[in-house]
Amino acid sequence: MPPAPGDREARRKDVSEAVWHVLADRGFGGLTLRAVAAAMGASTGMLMHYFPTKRALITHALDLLEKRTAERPRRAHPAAGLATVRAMLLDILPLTPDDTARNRIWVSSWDLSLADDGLTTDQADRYTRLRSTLRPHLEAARDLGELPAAADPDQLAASAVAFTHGLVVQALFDPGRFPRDVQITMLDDFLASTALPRSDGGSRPDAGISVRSY
Amino acid sequence: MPPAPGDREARRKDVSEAVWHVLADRGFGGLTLRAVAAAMGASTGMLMHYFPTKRALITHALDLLEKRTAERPRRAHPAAGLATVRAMLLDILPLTPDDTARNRIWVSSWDLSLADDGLTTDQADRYTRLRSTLRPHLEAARDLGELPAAADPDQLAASAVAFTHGLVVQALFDPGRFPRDVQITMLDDFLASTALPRSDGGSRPDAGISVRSY
DNA sequence: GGATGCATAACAAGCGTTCGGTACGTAAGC
DNA sequence: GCTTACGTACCGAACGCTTGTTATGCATCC
Repeated sequence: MPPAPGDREARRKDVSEAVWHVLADRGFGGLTLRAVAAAMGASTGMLMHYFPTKRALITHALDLLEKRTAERPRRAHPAAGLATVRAMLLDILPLTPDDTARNRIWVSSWDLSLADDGLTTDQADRYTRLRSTLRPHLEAARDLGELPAAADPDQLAASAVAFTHGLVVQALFDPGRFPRDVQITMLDDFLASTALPRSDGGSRPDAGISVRSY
Repeated sequence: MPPAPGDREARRKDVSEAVWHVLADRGFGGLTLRAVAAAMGASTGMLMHYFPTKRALITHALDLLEKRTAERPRRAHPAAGLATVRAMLLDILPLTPDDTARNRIWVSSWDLSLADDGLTTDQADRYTRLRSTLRPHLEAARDLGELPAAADPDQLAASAVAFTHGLVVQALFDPGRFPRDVQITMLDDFLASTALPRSDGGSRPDAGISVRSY
């Protein structure tokens, strides 16, 4: 076999693929060196060649999770304000198989993260970053008059993330109860309820409809 | 040592206590027979005497989690409608150390639950039950005029659960960012935004204040 | 004395990790 | 232009440890 000292990164990518596969159907609790090695038809010795310890592999798995989350295909931001917020939250929901796998792995990682102080703060930082990404668009929405002038963008970001991730968890456990349209409708209703009533006539009962036009 | 053939149930309770302790600071990933035995100063043989297999112990742990959730001290329901919904959701949030431990264990169980089909449907059923508990009070709120007449209580229950559990997760990872008052304020704002504007004068910006009087 | 309650110790399986050995590619020596 | 030397990539087996589980034995009670 060729040592080919250039494709070291390519090999690590193969490992990533195997790790992802194992994670997707056994979770972090089922992430074992032998399982990963078997998933790529290799030996555990080869694994250790690229990741000297299991902890390194776990760290890599979490990095991979973050990277794949950051690099996933995303909706274009249609317009400033709430419409962008809506697009960003839709990008989080498990609407496709890929999104479902990613979310499933994400939730699965919480057991580990809660048990390790370092991983706990890592996860907390990720949440902080996610809220920070959302905040400017909430500020824009407020400045556009889509939200009450007194609205606190930071707290609103936390609320939006809470709602979305809570919906993710329920949808993961009961996909039949939360198909694509239900998730989208719920998100739209949530956004409509935090938005100001629109000036063009619609009062609260049809706010859920009007928000979809953002 | 006394065989004392009456306190078999008492002994199982001791085991429960040890299981709880292990779960609380190592999660389901750290739930091992020896860890539980050590936590109660006993042997693994004694454990097997009460729980013939590890799966039995895991099942017991999940039952225990559900039981302690059902039997936790709860707020009185102050008045019909949204006020009761608020009380029920406040009872979920990690506002006390006990609540935090329970929620932490709950989240930790998701890794296992997602990896096992049987446990997945168990968890889905639990969510269905939780929403069902919430629904009648949302219906009452709607009938009282606190919610739009067109509101769907079932979907609202799902939204409320989503928001609350999403907030739980963020609070578990970052207790400093989500102390007691912040959690309560966020919940109140959420409820206020789904509620109809109150007829006694308050418009949207202070809805967050008015809801607290429910 | 037989049944119950439990500790002790051993078990096989699986874990993360280590290690010797092999195949390959590159670079240097003459 | 062979040969030698060396570093990289990887396998396969083994290590020591922990896991869940089982077997043995000794108390204690009825």
